[in-house]
Amino acid sequence: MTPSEPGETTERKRGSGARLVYDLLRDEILDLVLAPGSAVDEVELAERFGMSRTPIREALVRLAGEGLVVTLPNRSTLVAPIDFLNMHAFFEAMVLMYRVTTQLAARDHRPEDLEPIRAHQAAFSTAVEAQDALAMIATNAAFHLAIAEAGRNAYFTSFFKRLLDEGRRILRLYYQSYSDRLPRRFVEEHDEIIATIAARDEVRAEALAREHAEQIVRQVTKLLVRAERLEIRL
Amino acid sequence: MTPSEPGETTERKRGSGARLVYDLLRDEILDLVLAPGSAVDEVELAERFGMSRTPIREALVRLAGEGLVVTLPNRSTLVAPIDFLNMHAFFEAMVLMYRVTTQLAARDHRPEDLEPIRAHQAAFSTAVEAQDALAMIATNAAFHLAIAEAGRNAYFTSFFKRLLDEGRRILRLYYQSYSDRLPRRFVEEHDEIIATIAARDEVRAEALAREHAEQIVRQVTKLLVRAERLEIRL
DNA sequence: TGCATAATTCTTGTCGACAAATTGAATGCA
DNA sequence: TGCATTCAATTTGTCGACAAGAATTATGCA
Repeated sequence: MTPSEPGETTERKRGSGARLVYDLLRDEILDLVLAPGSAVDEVELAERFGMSRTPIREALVRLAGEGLVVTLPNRSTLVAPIDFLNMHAFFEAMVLMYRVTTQLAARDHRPEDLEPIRAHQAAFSTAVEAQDALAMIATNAAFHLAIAEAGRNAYFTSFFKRLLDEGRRILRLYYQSYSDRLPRRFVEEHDEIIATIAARDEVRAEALAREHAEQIVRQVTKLLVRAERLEIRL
Repeated sequence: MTPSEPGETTERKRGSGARLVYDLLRDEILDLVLAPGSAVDEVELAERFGMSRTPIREALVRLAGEGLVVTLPNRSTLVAPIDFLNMHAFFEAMVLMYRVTTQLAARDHRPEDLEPIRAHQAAFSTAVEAQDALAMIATNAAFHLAIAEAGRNAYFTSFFKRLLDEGRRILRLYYQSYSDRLPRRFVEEHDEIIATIAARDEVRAEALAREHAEQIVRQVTKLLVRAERLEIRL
């Protein structure tokens, strides 16, 4: 049993404090355990983790750098609100990065890169079979990130990772109210994408990725609109 | 006269400490005042700015988040080395963002967005006339960033900004050894780009941006290769 | 002299404390 | 009662100090 929070006097290694807090807070924010817009209390976190405020603050600064929290000077720091107004911009960036990373993977991957990609696809497939929405989100992101890494462009990969994170939050938002399941079609599309990457067919890989991404965006948009209508009705 | 460094007991506002250090350090890194790979001494900085190590550390954490410094746990923090091996990936990302941001600007800009773009282009033009290489780098970046902002996609804009920053460092590297001047052709190309954006000609805007970017990349690559040869010769 | 080990010096990560800024409550006045 | 001002209570930003780890120097042994 690894206690996620040290009960009393769990010794931790020097230098691991901020990292620990950062990882957990990041997950809690992306998993919507912490509500967007809610305040983050440094002292409370310090007590909760049994450490001083210093490493907590470091974690918060890093999170602020990634836009996951916003810091109001001399005031509180908040969990970054989800920006529904710029959703369109987000989707546009997302689709582009799907396309670019997949295309580059087809062009620049090495044979051994395919292995982790296939592993993540297998995990995604089982998540779909199990209708485990949260696992789907995670494994889907891991799958596409593995493709991005096969493309061997660190700039694209890190940008894409950031977008996938933000997307994770949006998708959670949706899966909290609905228990829909991503269609199995995505599994097939993933398989096709893998095949074209392996065949080094850049053009087709890009086209597939684009369709795939746009498919997802359409799906999510539809659900968001539905959710909006629901909110109004209440 | 605004003293860049407080001589003795300059009172600064509460909460401005980290920001101050961050801004200056960032500039010094990007302007190559601080050599890539060199160590950053917290205590020295603390003395230099007349503050404690705490705000210094916050600035360093933020810089690390942007990849401008690398932190070796329990050891020193270094100014991030310039990665010549991944230069190709950098250029590829750069060209893509030139294309994307320009295209989106053509599609989504508002008339008032053109004003700042034209202003930066004027500044770039005078920098070229004056053969002021450093000013060229700065105004050129500002020009393209203004275009990105007209495209109204915060994700692309922030990513592009980061790339332009990194590019600033690479270009400085080059302009230190050579006193070449960017050709006037860039000024003309900028004008053309502005015209196509104003005309909302997405396709042509994208094509122009691509050519422009590839032109610059070719130029820089050529110079880097030359520099490399020189280094070997020495 | 060469190498492994021990001691020392430096740097970093963490802590507790304090003071400035802000928030919210309490008070005074119209 | 409504509004402005004052006061108390949080909360944040900064500081100085201390201890753990790493780098460096000194020491011991073959």
